[in-house]
Amino acid sequence: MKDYPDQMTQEQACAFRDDVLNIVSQIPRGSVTTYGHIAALAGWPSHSRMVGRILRYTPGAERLPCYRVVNIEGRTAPGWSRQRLLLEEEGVTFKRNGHVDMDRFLWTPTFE
DNA sequence: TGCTTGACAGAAG
DNA sequence: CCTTCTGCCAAGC
Repeated sequence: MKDYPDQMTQEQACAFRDDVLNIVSQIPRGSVTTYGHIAALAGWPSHSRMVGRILRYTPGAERLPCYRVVNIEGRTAPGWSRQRLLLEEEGVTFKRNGHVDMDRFLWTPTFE
């Protein structure tokens, strides 16, 4: 039973985008969070995919630490090898399988 | 209007 | 570990 609408209105999409960008800007240095957590906190639990879309296509997202967003398995974005380097510069370590060590570096976004 | 594409998630082989 | 599948949903064509 879903307690949220099935489809976004234009305004909701806008608010969602703003929330996503806002949350990303708050990820602490040296830690990461996931698309799913961000989507859930923004109020649209099933829109994790939209988070990635927003970070990739929204002009200005490059100024945010969007490299601190990985998927829930700790995998970095496909086709963006630099993301790993940026994270390692902050002290984030990777496991042998090439994924972020989520047990140590996952940060869960919360309301203020 | 219908089909395809992903910076996803999760499960399966 | 890797690939593939299903479910998901907005964007593109």
